[in-house]
Amino acid sequence: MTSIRDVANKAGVAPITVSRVINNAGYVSAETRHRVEAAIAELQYIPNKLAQSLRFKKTSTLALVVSDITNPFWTTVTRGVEDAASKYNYSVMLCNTDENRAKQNNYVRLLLERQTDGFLLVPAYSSPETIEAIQSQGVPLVLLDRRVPDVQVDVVRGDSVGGAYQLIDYLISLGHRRIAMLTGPEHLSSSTERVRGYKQACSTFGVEIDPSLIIFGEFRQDSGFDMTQQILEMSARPTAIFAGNNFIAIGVLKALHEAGIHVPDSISVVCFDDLPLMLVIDPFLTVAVQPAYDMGYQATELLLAKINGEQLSDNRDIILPTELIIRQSCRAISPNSTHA
Amino acid sequence: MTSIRDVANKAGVAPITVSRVINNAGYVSAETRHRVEAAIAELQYIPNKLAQSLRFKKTSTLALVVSDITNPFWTTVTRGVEDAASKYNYSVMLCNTDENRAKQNNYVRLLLERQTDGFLLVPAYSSPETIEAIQSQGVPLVLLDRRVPDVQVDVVRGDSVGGAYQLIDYLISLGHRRIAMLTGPEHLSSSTERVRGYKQACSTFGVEIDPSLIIFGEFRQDSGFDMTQQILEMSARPTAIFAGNNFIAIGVLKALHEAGIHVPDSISVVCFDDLPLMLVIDPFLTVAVQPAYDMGYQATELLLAKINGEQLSDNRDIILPTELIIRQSCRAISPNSTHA
DNA sequence: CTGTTAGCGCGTTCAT
DNA sequence: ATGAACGCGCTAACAG
Repeated sequence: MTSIRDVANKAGVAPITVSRVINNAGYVSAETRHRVEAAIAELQYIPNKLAQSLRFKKTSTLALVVSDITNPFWTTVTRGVEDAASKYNYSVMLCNTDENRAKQNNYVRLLLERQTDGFLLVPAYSSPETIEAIQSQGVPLVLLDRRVPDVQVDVVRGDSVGGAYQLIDYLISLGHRRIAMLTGPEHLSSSTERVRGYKQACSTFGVEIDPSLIIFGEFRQDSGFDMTQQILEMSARPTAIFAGNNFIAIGVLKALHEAGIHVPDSISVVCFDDLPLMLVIDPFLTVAVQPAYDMGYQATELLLAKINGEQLSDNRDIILPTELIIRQSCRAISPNSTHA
Repeated sequence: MTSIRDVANKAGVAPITVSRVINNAGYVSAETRHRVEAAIAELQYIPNKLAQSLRFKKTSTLALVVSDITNPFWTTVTRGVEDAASKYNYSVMLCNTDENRAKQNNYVRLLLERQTDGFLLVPAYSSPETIEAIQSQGVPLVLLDRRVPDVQVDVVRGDSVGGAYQLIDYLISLGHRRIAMLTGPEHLSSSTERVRGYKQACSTFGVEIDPSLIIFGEFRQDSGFDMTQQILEMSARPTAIFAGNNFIAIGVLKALHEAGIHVPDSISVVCFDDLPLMLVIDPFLTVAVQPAYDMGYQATELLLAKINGEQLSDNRDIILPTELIIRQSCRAISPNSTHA
């Protein structure tokens, strides 16, 4: 381990001078700067960030704790976070919880021990535990995508209610009346709010709500697959399916395909979140897209503002609008038709 | 920031005693231990790992630098790494390079500054630069999946030559003679070795090698899609396609589907790496599976052995066998048939 | 069983 | 323009 002292010796200066060169701080004559830089190069010296951080009481590191790193939605959010962070010379530690409570708590503990300057968290469950743990250490925190009840905390999220409403509005306008809603866990706000948007749209347009058409599962492909199979067993089949997120949608499409049910001819499908076209063979889905990149970017800017001492209220709820993109996965039907 | 000193004051002991409690080291009477633990709980004290690491000259952190975190192959490898690491009380920093040289170098620099104890690296390119940077700092390193020429470095990887051979052997046994090979970049050993296995099998069984059937691209879905379109434009179409990895295979299937070419009736497809069935609608692919989890696990155990001072040779090449899994994506053809 | 001293690598403060 | 002393939070080595 070569330290700042080794460089100093080689360059014939004091350690502090090396420090000044490294950090571009204070006065250093051009000549000594050259000598120091030569010594650094020769020794292949790399500053010890542990020591620096200890001294600065600052790691310049943000934590991004997401629920499913394999989902393109989150990788896009991640890019937004990284871009915003690097703009301010912060780096990002990416952690994946798989929606698992224990994993989440482990990571948070670890990140706290490492003096992470701020947290971006996609809460895997809706209790204040983790959030309070972070807040009680005085570490700034911004939640992503999901609200958690009973805590004062900033959130940046997509408009789940509005996006769901848009999609259902669209389906109803095409004549659909029996629309299945297959979504994530009931304990996550992103799930329940999409259901809320679904119900609001139904109410607004006078469509009766059949509770058996609303199924909570997981935001995963296999869950979408299973829920679709449930739906297909119903005596009065829906004419359309609303997938609560992109991965559920993939499962839906697969189950429909296996059952030989054509989209959109035999059933219409819409989905929350976009889904890279490459991931699925056919058809191109009609979706409500959240601004994933912006979500990451804005949340990070808010977090950094808090880190830099701006006194903000700690209970902001920033809701990003969704965009309805109509593609080819839906078909108009006559109000009385059925595919049962 | 509450420090060890605050806890010590509250408990009426010296800081070192708190340290002993935290680390379960040395002798502490049950009674003082209780007092200290009470103080820790009351103050919600979390030890500063930066300071600990500085003192220990050890961070208990491994870096895992992968090329594409969205690929299930790498998430599986990651699980293997995490399991092995946590068994020895190490934590893992996961970084994603997107096969990008600059990103890789940035991460490595960052991780070096943070005194990472060891590196697991999937090299995004085949020059010694990054590797030597790590080695020159005396930090143990194990490469994953790919070899890099002109350096002495340990590698744990799947048997690309053997796996490719198995797949081509199988296709040839079904009567195929014109087999397209769509794979990753020419500068990665995992690509070129799969081509080598392809050629070996062809030679062994007396199948003529048509260079125009071998296409190098990227290990991505869009690349698989594009390469397939190239193939389909050929005057003498192949009867089978060998996808160099799972993501390329998805692109292949999508392109074939769009072109209305049925698998396996009109063309056979095999692929290196498995691919979760949920990701693709149809058909179930015949594949050569690498033991992804084991790859991560074994590489980590090797890395930890090196970290713990076992003098190992630094040029181990651990090759894990692949397994041929025959599913429904191939069809036997008569040797003279063609689909052109 | 517990405490004191010293130092990990670095940068702020204050001299020079 | 450069350096010495000190301390960030923690623990190894040694006392007691």
